[in-house]
Amino acid sequence: MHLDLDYFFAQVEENDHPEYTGKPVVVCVYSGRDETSGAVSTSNYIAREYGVKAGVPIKEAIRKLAGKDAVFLPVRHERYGEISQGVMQILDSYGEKFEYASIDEGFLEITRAAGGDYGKAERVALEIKKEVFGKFRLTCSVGIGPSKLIAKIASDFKKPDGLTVVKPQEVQQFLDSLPVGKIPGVGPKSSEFFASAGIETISDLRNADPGRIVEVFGKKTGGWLLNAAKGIDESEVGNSGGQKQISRIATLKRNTRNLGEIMGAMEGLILDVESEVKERELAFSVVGANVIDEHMKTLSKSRTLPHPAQDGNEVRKIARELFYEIINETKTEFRRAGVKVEKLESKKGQKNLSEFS
DNA sequence: CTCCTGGGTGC
DNA sequence: CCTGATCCCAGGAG
Repeated sequence: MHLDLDYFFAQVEENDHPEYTGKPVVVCVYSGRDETSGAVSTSNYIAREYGVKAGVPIKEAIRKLAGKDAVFLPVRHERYGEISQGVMQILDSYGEKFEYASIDEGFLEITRAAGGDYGKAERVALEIKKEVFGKFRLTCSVGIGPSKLIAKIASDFKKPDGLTVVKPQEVQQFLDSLPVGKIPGVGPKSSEFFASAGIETISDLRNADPGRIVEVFGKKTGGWLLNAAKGIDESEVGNSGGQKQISRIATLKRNTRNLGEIMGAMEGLILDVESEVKERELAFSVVGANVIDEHMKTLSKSRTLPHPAQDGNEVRKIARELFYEIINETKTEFRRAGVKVEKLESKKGQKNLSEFS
């Protein structure tokens, strides 16, 4: 089973501010460059009717919703995190294995709990939806299938407040009519290739030349896509061994390629990363720096340390070197800059906070 | 094989 | 006009 909270951030805001009901609600990430720079994180369905959805620049959203009495709000991650935890606890309690997939998504293994009966699984899903709505006044969309792949695609099939069950015998028929873009991992770039190759539906992909697909996407991804098109997915529900990186990025007050100015902007981010590392008793052995230039092109550099470290000074020193090198190898000015630590390992004890239990 | 960079994704 | 965080993969260099 896959559960997806509907327009999550915006739905939470609607609940916290009942006076917003009936209005377009737009939850935004403000970059701080000017009053309205930034992008839309999530919006409710009313806002979506005007083309205001995740990723749209705030300035564009303002234009599209002019005169529509829309509400623009900054993201409140702590609040959403709290509620997410409560919802995921409910989901977890109904099956034998749970996987936290993201702040608004989770997988549940219910094969045993449902005795292999899809009708039973469906009733469990209705129960879960009821409890989530009862406790948090949130609707969600649920998919049930013989694999994570099918459950995930199914949860997206009917939204909001949907419930879609795909039994093993129905898998192929269910997939065949769907656009290839519905396969997780197929985004704009892959879709572009598929369109040029005349592959529109998952059925088209299933009947495509496997050699050509592997040639274009590589052995791993290509193989996964071909299997997905046939409804084959053997991945198990469960968390894949903890977080692998911690990163922070910021939009600079103005475009620059001045090292001091960039490092000044990085200070808060570095302290933030350091406190997270220490709080969770982790250590890192790779430090990375990245910039996004005035043309939105990304550049990154990273360095492996001789020994794992915990200290912010280490991040600061390496990041400074990396930014120095980046500046020397480029000519453009930078709009955004960030730092990252990778190759995380648990330092104390053995209780690495691998998300939920 | 490891290290590093860039690209793609999806939320 | 363009957020912020994470993961995965390919491919080149050594």
